[in-house]
Amino acid sequence: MLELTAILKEHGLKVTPQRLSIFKMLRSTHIHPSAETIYKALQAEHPTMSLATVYKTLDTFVQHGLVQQLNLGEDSYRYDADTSKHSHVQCTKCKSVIDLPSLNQVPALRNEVQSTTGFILSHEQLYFYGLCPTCQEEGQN
Amino acid sequence: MLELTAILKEHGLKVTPQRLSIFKMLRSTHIHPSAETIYKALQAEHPTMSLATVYKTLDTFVQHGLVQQLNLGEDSYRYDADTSKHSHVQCTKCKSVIDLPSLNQVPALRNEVQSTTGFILSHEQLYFYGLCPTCQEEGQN
DNA sequence: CTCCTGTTTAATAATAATTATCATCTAAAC
DNA sequence: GTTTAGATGATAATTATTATTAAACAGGAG
Repeated sequence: MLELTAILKEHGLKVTPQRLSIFKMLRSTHIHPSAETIYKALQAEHPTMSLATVYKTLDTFVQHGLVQQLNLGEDSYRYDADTSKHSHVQCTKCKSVIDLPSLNQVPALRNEVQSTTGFILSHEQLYFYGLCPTCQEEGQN
Repeated sequence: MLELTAILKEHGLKVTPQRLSIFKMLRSTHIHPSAETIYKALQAEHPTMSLATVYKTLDTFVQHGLVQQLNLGEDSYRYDADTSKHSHVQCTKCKSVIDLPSLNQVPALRNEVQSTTGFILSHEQLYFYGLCPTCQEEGQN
């Protein structure tokens, strides 16, 4: 908890209970929640917190590189407190999203893209879609 | 032009002037326009066409696999009449999007993802971001 | 070619996600 | 403690997209 406070201060951000809650929640989950999901999850703890605060806080965190915003083609964004470079896979059935460990092929892929296009790449978003193991099993019933 | 008509009919779609215009426009450009951009581009040709028609038409085309929808993390979707599997690079400065030829590393990447996650992948979206050659030059001034 | 029927269009309203406004409040510097 | 810049909360506004519905039209039957 103190660690989270320190991180926010390092970035010159005021430490408020709302920010701590959102940050803590994001760091302790792997479900890649949307703003709405975060809002609902924290209602018990912060009954007066408004959804706009969640959006503004997330935006601040994204600006400061503390969380990343995922755009999986759904109707809303999802957020991830793991800011290391990694890709995501989403199940097309249950819509869950999981992190991918760093893929060996990615550096070669980046080189291929840079040399064929002349772009100087800054980053990439790699999204994979398919059926997760759980939904595969259920499909067999 | 007749070819476009034939393609729509093959898919059991009624051929209307609006649909032909949108289809033709998408097929003759590489700018990956948004619904809004298409709407504005066709205003001269179809002054009465509404934005809702553009959305509905695009949606129909996507359902029938005639165009694909890109989700680059902007505030709106972009559309591409090239439905072959390919990736995209976007310039972070001028926001232009270009198609990538099929990348050699992709099949290996898919295999890596499938074996590490147990997912059965159906498709993927690979977006790369960076500075295009033109904007690189301008940056030197 | 003309009529019929189901689809498409256009205008409009509705919805959903996100952002802006602004008065109030509070963290943290003094 | 006071002060103050920045954060919050209530609400309105905005933007992208979808739904509704009446009028228009494409395409096939006769």
